[in-house]
Amino acid sequence: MPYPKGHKIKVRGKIVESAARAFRTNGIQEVSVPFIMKGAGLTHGGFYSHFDNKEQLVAEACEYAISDTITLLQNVADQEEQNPKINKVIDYYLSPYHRDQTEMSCIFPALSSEISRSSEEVRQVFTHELERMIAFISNLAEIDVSSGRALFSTMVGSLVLARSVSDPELSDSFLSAGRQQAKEMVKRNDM
Amino acid sequence: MPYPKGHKIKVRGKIVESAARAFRTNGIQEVSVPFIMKGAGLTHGGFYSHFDNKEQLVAEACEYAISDTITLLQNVADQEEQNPKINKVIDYYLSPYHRDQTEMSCIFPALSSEISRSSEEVRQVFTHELERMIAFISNLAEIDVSSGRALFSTMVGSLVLARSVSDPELSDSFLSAGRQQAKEMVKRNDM
DNA sequence: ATTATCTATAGATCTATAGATAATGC
DNA sequence: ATTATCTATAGATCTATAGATAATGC
Repeated sequence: MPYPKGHKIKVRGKIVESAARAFRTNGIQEVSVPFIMKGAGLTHGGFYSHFDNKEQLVAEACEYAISDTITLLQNVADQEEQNPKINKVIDYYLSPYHRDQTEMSCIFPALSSEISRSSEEVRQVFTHELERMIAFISNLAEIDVSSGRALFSTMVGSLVLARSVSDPELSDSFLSAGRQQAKEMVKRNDM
Repeated sequence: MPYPKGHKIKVRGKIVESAARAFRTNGIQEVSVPFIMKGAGLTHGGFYSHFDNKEQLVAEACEYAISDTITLLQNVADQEEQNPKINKVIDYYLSPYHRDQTEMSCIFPALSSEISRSSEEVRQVFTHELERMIAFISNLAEIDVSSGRALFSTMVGSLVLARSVSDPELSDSFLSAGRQQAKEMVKRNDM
């Protein structure tokens, strides 16, 4: 057996990570296979021995990115002693840091409009992961799932708009308006 | 003077309209100049006698699309006799019709993530138009501008997520959760 | 006669493939 | 000896340009 055992699987993981980073910063369509492979320290020719096509990588990279974000948000929540821990998550999610740190940020504000135009396969992965995210948020906020959907919508919408404006002060005000509103929603809908 | 007076300006307007439609449905990057020109009943070669480059068209098409949406929402609001008229706008904005009618829908849920990666010029146009939209919404809801930002964020986020999921029922539930939440925000923040 | 639009094309870049090359376990 | 990766390239498509053509007011 040439190459160490599990070598190819490890490399495949690196490609997925590279893609997850690149997509969030630059969008799916904007990022080429050669660019992703370069980010994983490879050349583009080898890509197709790992994946059937770019679409397949998109699905895997989205899945990876969302799981990663949920883990991150869980860690943020765990830093808080008193309930509701969701407030800490809201503060992080709608912070200037998370807004500007696109490479490792949540995928929904970065890619959702592109996902809505993607293949059925990609959208199904996305749907499943979004439901996991909503369950996580609702549980942490101790609110019902429907309120959790509204809460996460507010978080996503605020971040999306904060990122789209060129005026830094206006951008900040979208973040703070979102934080305030999100916390109020939690307080009101507390079960 | 060959061609009727104002002919070129009229054609230019058709190109902008065609672009505004195409971008909202398929995204900016995904739509080519030849495709836009075809939508305006022309061939692609003539494009560059109307615009310096694609970027310039993007800026104009976004401006046009947002103005168009504000006018539409104003008409929706005017159909309602009793205050707050904003509720009618919320119901329209977060309706299955608006979700599925991408061609003539609001640009923010459709393009905001792409805009955040656009040139400074495009983002400035976008910023200015977003402020107009927020002013319109806040005024109609009779709430302060900060609450208006949170309200519009909720509307945009709900529509974005409703469009991204493949399950129709789940999609509807994002719309209805958003509608309920948005209306509650208006009630609470009423000045 | 004048000018908007069309045809043709340059140069860049993208996805995907084929066959050559390089790297390691036996 | 085997297999992952690299080099080279095909075919498609994109933005942008140059020069030919077609359409209308004078």
